[in-house]
Amino acid sequence: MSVRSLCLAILTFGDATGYEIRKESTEGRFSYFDDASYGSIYPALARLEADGKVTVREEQQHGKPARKVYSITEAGRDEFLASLCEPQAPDTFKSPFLLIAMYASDLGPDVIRRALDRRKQQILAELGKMQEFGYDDPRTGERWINEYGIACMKLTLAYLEEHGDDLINIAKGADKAAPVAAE
Amino acid sequence: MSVRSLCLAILTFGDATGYEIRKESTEGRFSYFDDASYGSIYPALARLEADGKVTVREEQQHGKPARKVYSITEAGRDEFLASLCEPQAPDTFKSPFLLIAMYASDLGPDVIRRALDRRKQQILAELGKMQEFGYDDPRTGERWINEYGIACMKLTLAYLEEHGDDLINIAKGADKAAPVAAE
DNA sequence: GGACACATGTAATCGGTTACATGATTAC
DNA sequence: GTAATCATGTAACCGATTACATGTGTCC
Repeated sequence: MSVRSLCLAILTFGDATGYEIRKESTEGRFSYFDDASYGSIYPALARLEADGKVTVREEQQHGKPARKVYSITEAGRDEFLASLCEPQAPDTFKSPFLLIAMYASDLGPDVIRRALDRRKQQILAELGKMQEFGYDDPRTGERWINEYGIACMKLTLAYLEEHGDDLINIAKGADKAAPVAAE
Repeated sequence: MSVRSLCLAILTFGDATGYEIRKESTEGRFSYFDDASYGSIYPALARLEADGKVTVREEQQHGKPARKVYSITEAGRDEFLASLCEPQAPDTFKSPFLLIAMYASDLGPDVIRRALDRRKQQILAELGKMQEFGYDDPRTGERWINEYGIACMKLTLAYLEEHGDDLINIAKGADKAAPVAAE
């Protein structure tokens, strides 16, 4: 998902400034899809305006620089919805944790224990964030994906809780120089 | 995970050519971590050799260009294992499917049904690939992550099977209530 | 006769991040 | 006083992809 699409996606939920879009993409609901930095958002917004996909209005403020509030246009909405209809890229899961786990026997139990704990805490943190969001608007797809996310997180957490020790044992076994402890 | 690390990771499992590394990263066990193209693998391998992290030997072949078979060195193994020990980046899940689901009420039931089916098929395909891999070497961390992956895929598939209709209903409901944007 | 697997590599390009530049306001 | 939040934007850089360039053997 490009920054361009990300901006359009966020703007379908209401007007926003570049600053707010970035926040939403790194901390808010859209952090499940992509992160983006100012260095990519501001140029993307400028191009979107030149293309007629968004409009801007400036709101003067005392002291602070003027806010540039962007609104999506009909053409912008069309572009975005159309992009959702064309063949979707496959979902991907990138897991530094799994990579570490793969080399458990080379890394030893301490590293593995730490990696496992970190992963669990990450899941807990994400779970907390998801459960905070409230949904009072009619776009209930938003609620559905939230519930989906929560369910998945809970299931993986349970799996980790149940099978984490097995992984630690793999790391331990190799630590003792006995290549394989029969299974 | 950079292409450099990816190359080292794959080479810890045995010697390989650039061609094979690419295949492993797009189709094999390592496809869960990262993809990489020739345009990034070959330069990475050249740098790795210049840095003394791998060695090369050329194997002449009849007709085909000579294979350049790379082997990881002790220094290479050290660099890789050390990189696994330093603070891990959080796991991320990028889901074009979830994005489509989020806008269910704007897209209508047909698009959603299609997206749902595609996602299920993707999971099925990945599941099949995972179940094919056999593990006879002592590095049992590999088996652990395989079982983890299979468990997660099965759980999410079950969730989609159970709650997919809810999402279609959301898309349907909106279809009746408010007309969809131009299509 | 055509598509595909094998096999290596470079050049142009692109999409993005990081660091830089600026500056007021508010909370600790 | 100092850190964080609000607020915009640019320039340098980087990592990677895409397309290009080349060529044989094999299967259908």
